[in-house]
Amino acid sequence: MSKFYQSVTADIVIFTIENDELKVLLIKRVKKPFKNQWALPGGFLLENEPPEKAALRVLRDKAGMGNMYMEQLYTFPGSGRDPRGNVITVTYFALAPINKMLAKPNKGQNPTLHLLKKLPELAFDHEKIIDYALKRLRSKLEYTNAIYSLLPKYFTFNHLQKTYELIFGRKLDKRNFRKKFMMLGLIKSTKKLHKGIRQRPAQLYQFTSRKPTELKKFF
Amino acid sequence: MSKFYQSVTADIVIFTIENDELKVLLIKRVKKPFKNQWALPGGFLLENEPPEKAALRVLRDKAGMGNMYMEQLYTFPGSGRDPRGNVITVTYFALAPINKMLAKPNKGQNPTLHLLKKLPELAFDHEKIIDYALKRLRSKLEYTNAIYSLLPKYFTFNHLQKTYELIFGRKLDKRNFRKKFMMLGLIKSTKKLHKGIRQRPAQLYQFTSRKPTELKKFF
DNA sequence: ACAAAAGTGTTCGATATACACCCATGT
DNA sequence: ACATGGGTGTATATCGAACACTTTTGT
Repeated sequence: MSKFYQSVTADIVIFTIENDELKVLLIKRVKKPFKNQWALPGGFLLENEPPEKAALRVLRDKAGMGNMYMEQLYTFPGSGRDPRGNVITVTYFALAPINKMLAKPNKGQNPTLHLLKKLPELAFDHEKIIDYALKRLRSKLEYTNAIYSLLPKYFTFNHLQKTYELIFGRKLDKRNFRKKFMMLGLIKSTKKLHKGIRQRPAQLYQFTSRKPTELKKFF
Repeated sequence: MSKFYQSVTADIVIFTIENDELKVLLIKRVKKPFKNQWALPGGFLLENEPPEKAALRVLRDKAGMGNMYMEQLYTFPGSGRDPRGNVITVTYFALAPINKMLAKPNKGQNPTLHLLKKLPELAFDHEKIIDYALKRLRSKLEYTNAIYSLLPKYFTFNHLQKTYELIFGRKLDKRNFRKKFMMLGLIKSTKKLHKGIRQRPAQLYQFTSRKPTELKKFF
């Protein structure tokens, strides 16, 4: 059998939470096709570059971000979806707390956070990819500790709960949430308090580990 | 940014159950690299061929099989894993009941079922891919009706239970299994009986639907 | 004093698990 | 008659869901 060559891109869905809203990072395309439309940050693989390396490069160069949680999502076929011809897209999804986002944004591409609920019209089939990523995000939170990657080092229980509520789109019971989460042993209390607000100060917590771990059960 | 081109393969992990054992289909490589070693069926993508089409083509041409349950697994990088250079591998996993396997096997490649527990030394990183596939298979059985794709049209409750036991590697309680499974409403009793054996004949069941469906819960 | 979020237990229903005997058939 | 898997119910433990009031701070 003869070999044929494909052009391959890596596209990344980067989620974060800002102002109690789940957001996605989009860039504005400066080239054809879909010039001036919003799209996921992405780019072609370089020679001999593994897809994951390419994704990390895009994260750095196009979105101006350093290390964060990232995993592969799915590989989409090119036929029919990209006017440039036969392009295969390996997609990734990444999570970061807002304070790690956009450290050194690439101004030319205008990377901007968009409300997940109110996305603009997107290039290629990027809307479908974002849907897929959200599904994966939810499922990951059910059986891993991935939530740590959306939170800063210190956080309150309320902050943690709000994060789940935003992603799953439903309210949770405060007492049950605490009970269940404490039993998992993922977080530990610090002696610090969240001061400087006009209510009773809350305990600050931190994760016992910030490495990806699978859990038996969850939500 | 300039475009570079990659060569891309599709490799498939095909599981089936034969003689109460979970097995994987392997072919014997006829070309370098890894000539004469066992490997997953796979091949390069043709020009403009989407990865999934290529996987289906491999299923047909290399393994001699028609339609069956198949889904994408993961896309592995090429660097360092394939002596042929920079190859990206999109992997799939497929399931079929033994009676659908090897209808028209490609004799040259010698496609053969191997005990999952006792695999020979494999080409490339195919052992890692099989491990990954087994993990996915187990997880799929926990929240989808995928099990239908490993069973023939008519089957006994015992056959169904054995199938789960084999894949998860542990015994299940007969009564609890029945109770739970019947509540799911995935199967319906037929009037037929499993005759021609020397014990009391068992009821034959069939799936109410043979389309992939997600369930709320499972095992 | 009051506004605002923090923190804390118990009850109830649903689900999962453990467990043993009789039945129908072929030989 | 007997060997073999087929078929059935109950009791207990565990887990998840519902639910309201007191506490601590800043203003």
